[in-house]
Amino acid sequence: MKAGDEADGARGRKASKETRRGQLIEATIDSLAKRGYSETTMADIADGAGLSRGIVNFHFESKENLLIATLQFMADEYASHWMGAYDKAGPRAADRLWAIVAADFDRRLCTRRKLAAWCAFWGEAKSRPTYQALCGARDDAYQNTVQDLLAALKAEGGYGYATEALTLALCAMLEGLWFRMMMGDGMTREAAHDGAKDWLAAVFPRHFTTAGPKAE
Amino acid sequence: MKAGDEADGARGRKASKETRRGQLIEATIDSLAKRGYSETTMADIADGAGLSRGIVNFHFESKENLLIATLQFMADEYASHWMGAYDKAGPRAADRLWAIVAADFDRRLCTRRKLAAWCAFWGEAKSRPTYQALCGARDDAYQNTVQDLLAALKAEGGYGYATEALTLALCAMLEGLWFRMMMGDGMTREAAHDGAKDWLAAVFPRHFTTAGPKAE
DNA sequence: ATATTTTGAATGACCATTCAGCAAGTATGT
DNA sequence: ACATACTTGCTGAATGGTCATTCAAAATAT
Repeated sequence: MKAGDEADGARGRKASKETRRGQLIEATIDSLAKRGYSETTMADIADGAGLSRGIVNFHFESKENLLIATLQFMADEYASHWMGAYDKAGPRAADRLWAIVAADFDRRLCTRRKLAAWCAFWGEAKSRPTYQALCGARDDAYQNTVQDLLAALKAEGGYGYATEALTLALCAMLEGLWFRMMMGDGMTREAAHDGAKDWLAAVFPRHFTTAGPKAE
Repeated sequence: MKAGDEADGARGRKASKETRRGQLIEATIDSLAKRGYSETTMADIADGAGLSRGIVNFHFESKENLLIATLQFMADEYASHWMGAYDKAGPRAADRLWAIVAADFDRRLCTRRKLAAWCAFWGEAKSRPTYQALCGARDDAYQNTVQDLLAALKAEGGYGYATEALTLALCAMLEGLWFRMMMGDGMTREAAHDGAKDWLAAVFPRHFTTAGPKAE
């Protein structure tokens, strides 16, 4: 599907400002995925959206603004996705932990193009404070939630682990699995998720099997 | 220390071809760390090396060649570093595993500038097969070695874990810890190494404490 | 003298940004 | 209905700046 195709009435002049911004952000993700950060041009983005060359500056003022808006969009999407999974899961800590780990490997998030776009931003983050802040905020809330859930499991299950060390181990492993999916060396979404599930089942045998949380 | 300063007789015209190439590679790492991939220019590299604008094309033909040579240099350095640690450790699997994990967090490898340079290359790797191959080769050999060592520990210690799942968990966590050091959000080299040591002690209590391998 | 290494100005390609003008809608008046 | 003025969204050629690359000349080494 091309970024220029839209479900609502986006054709012609009718598109609202927000619709256009959305189109351009999607085209930006496409371009980042296809060409990488350093080769992504305004022309490529505009062509991808099926619009003219000046359009980005009209809606976003500058290329930099568009890129920041794109990263912001992906960060928001990521956060609302796992938070939604957390809320939908039952009240039990085990269910919640299972749900947010599953959210990390959801089909909608781990597409080739989104992973590649994240990769492009991460590569630049080290030398761009704005990107770094947006990428970093991504993980802080997630990690705090994981830590609370692991503490709850420990209290319930009588495990001997130190909660902080466990949190670090789990979160670092999840990030490492993402990293491998991004690099693409044979690590599929399913294999990564299986790796995470194996870990949970091994560390919390009283709460999980590799198939899921145990019923009570 | 600026890249232009060299221990051997690199001043003036005396420098050998290999010395010049080394200087330029170091200056490239500096520039990648300071400005990121997309803002690294030939002029910045040449200035950093204290040489003139045309010098890179004389020694490397093109910017792309210089970048590939730089990545190759870092990959070689990484590989020879952990392989050296492996060889220097005793014959016991526990000592060897401890040594190559320690090598991953060695002071010489985990400098701010090298981490930032790796970060820059990783960001572009997804859309550049040449970079991807060099980055991927980095980890394959390491992972195979880890897998063999974990299998040996399992045979010695009677642990119940599946070797492949453990290998994935450990290697993904190590990569995740690197990732966090790169992002710089408060993850120091020491803290990352401690995280890895805690993991080893928790998973293989009969072989390790957090201080190191147990004596026999 | 010849070969090798280095310089730095010139070249040309690429690209973000600008802006004058066009097109499509909307409001007001007749 | 129709005309007129005004607003908003959009276009694409022109502009100016940045950058990798080239190369003739200069400096140095053999």
